Amino acid sequence: MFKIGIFSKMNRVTVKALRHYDEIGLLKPCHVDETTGYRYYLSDQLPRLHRILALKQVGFSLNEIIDMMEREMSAEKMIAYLEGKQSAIAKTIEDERVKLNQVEAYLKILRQEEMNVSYDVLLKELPEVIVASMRRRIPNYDAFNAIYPEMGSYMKEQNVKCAVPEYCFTIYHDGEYKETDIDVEICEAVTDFGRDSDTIKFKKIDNVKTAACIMHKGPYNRIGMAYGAVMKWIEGNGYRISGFPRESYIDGIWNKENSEEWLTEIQIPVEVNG
Amino acid sequence: MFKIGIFSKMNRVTVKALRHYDEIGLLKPCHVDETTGYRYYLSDQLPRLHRILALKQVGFSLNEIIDMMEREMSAEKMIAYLEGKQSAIAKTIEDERVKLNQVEAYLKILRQEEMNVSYDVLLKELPEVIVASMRRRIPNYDAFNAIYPEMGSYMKEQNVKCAVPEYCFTIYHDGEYKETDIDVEICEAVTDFGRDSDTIKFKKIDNVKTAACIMHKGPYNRIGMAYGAVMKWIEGNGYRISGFPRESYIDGIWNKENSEEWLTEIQIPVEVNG
DNA sequence: CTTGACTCTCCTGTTGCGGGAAACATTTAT
DNA sequence: ATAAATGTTTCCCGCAACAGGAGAGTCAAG
Repeated sequence: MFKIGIFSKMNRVTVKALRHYDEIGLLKPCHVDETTGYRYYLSDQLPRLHRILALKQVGFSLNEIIDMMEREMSAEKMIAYLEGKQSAIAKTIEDERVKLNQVEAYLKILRQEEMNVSYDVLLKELPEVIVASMRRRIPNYDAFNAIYPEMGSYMKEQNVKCAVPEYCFTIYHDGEYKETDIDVEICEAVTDFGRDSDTIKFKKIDNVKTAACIMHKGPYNRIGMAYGAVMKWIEGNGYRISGFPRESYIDGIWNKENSEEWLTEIQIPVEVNG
Repeated sequence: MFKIGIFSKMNRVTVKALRHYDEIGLLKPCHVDETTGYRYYLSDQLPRLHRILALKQVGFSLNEIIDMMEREMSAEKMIAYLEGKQSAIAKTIEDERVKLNQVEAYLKILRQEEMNVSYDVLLKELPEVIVASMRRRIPNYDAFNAIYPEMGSYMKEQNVKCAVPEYCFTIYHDGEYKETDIDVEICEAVTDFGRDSDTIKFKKIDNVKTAACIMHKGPYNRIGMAYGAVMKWIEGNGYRISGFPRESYIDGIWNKENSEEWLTEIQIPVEVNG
């Protein structure tokens, strides 16, 4: 019969851990003195402890280990458990590799670019939305100002409500960057479908599982740098563009006088390469 | 000014999280109503939130993020942080790969071997010890019984104390498996150096950073299977034997009559291959 | 008999929130 | 205007696997 201290040394496990295993019923001492509460162990219990530690080292949680041990599991059950773990581990490895790529992308930007503003790329999901949409071919970016009001007045007339939070964005349908004759679609998230007009249609836009998003602060003439940064990021992280980029307008001329305070989010649907 | 609910929807983050960030001082609402306690945010704060989420996605803890943001960090500091993260991630990837190998080794054993007893291989450190050692060339395994007593009597005579927990093991110095004319070293951990005799020497054995360990229950004639299992494990997990294997005797003829209850631990120093 | 070494049972802290309760605020529908 | 629904607050527990420490009791040796 060993007292807890010595037993703990016999397999390089802490006293605290042994007490914990006792508490959760994973490894009970073979005898507990009734008056003093001292725990006593036998060398018989070493194989069990050994197995516990081995399973823990492989990454199983204590609860899983309890489950595996209490119902003297069959080989098949054990195999199932292990296969589950196997894929779980594979997944965390993949996740970590993604993180590593992101860190590297950050570093690359910080190191080699003078870039006075630093950009943070965030992967997130874009939810499904119902939008009022107006697709046009416009001669240049300045023409935006002309067409937005049209949308607003139609929506007021149709009595459709904008979703909250407001989500107003444009989709660029040209495959490439253009400065003239641009094929854009202006969308405004709404709560319900309305009646279509010649120029304005209602439709549902599916959710996007992952989008690389970046925020641009300031007037639109500098937004190119933000695009450059996300693009580089996407490439460097092994992603591929899988949909049309959106520009979501958060702050702009309508609520901020100072153009330095305008806020735009670029959202680019992506998926892993290959 | 946005209330918390709507602000939370603006960047796909939960209300709970926002309150948490407020609490820990990571992202304070721009204004809190004094009577109601309601939190109010501005779109100004979106870039900060965006950055927080981006850094979190990369794997930084909230405390680290606080640290990074509150002292408007310089690029170098940021780079240092990122490089730290980089190596941390690399390490966890490596760790996970090790686990994956272990799981695969388990599976292999469970699937292709009929093996009625299943073996658990555990990686652990072997601490530094002072031992009384006796190295011999013995004709066969039965000769063990003859030489153990010699050790015991010498130690009693020298008045050296065994370490607690007792750690008595043999090291096999032959490069290969032999059944006759075996070069073995019997070691018993002691608390202090004693005086050497012709046959018995005291010495310090360095610690072993990682040893693949397996427990064998039962008489010694079946211990070969245990060796087989560890060896296969070592090979399959990309390790290499880096020292002489030890057999540590826990239970044996001296305290258990029934040989089925004998307990031996095989400890094989290993290091990663390559 | 007195140390000093062990051991016991609490209690708190770790990380990043999620779940839920009870109370109050605000908005919407009738 | 009132009632109902929804939103918001604070507070507290829970998670995983223990580590650290307090305060009190226990054990073996000199």
